[in-house]
Amino acid sequence: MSEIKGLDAIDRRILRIVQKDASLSICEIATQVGLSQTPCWKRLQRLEASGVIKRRIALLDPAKLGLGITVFVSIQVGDHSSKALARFAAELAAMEEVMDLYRLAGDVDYVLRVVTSDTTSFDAFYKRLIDLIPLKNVTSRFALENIKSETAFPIAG
Amino acid sequence: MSEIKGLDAIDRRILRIVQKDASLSICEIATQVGLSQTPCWKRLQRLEASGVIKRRIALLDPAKLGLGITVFVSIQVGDHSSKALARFAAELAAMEEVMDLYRLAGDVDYVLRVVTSDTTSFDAFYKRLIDLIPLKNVTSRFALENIKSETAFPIAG
DNA sequence: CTTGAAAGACAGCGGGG
DNA sequence: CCCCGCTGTCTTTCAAG
Repeated sequence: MSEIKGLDAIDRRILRIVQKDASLSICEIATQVGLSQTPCWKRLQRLEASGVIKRRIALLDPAKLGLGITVFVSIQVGDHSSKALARFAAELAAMEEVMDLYRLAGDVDYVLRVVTSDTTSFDAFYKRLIDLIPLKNVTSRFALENIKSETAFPIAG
Repeated sequence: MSEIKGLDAIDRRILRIVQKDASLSICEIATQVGLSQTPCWKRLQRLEASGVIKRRIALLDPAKLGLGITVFVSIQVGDHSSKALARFAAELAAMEEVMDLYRLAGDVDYVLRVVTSDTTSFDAFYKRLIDLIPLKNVTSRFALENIKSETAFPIAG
């Protein structure tokens, strides 16, 4: 069972390549996986149509955009009525400073990765955050170093 | 001071577009920012040469790769001698399950975002993790829901 | 900055083995 | 699965305003 939902070994090799570098031409990818251009192109079409490949994007350098601050915010909400929480999550997700937002199991209800230009603008975000709904506990942990930041998933097989 | 290190308003509009969708042709981008193809292409070249655009990648769907488990792991290390920590961080970063790795200020020393196929393979990762060096505290929080996962940075101006 | 033109590369599609 | 070739689109460069 080394198959992942109908993806064979060649599909996985193609995926490993494009999730690292989507600027390669079909010809280059085809060479790397040992195919000619046409079947390689058809596989890419199928992978995009089936949604395995969601989209192609450019990765920017946050430092060169003046975005030097990354903060992980852990939130414990007070009351867990689902109606208020759905609104809370939607409003959080709408904030541009919020890069990632996960709902968690355990003591912490939500974790956010927040990126801003400086501590002043983080504070502005923080004030907007705590005004959304009453929160039991909010903990902000500032990142000192980004050791790894990977967009390419590990693909087995 | 709405300028970010020599990026004018048109540069920022180009960046906002390509970090959302890098499959657009130069022609389409040029139309959207109100330029003709030649100067738009030159700006893109400059943005790539200067490293503001780091690279172009394809975003895959983790669920369709059989990667259903996301866990945030918070680590407090016991001893803070810098030599051991550098090795520890390097070995962590080398693990394919570790998508993100940050060193933090405050009570938690490191936070990891770990993606695996199931709890069994997470446990295998966990055992490798705690065997690296003696750790004062390790807390794993499982994600129940990924509400937002953004690769595009907020670009002011 | 613009337009326009031209060369080359490449995608996207067919036919044929 | 492979190769060949066609057609149109896109990139890339150039000249000129």
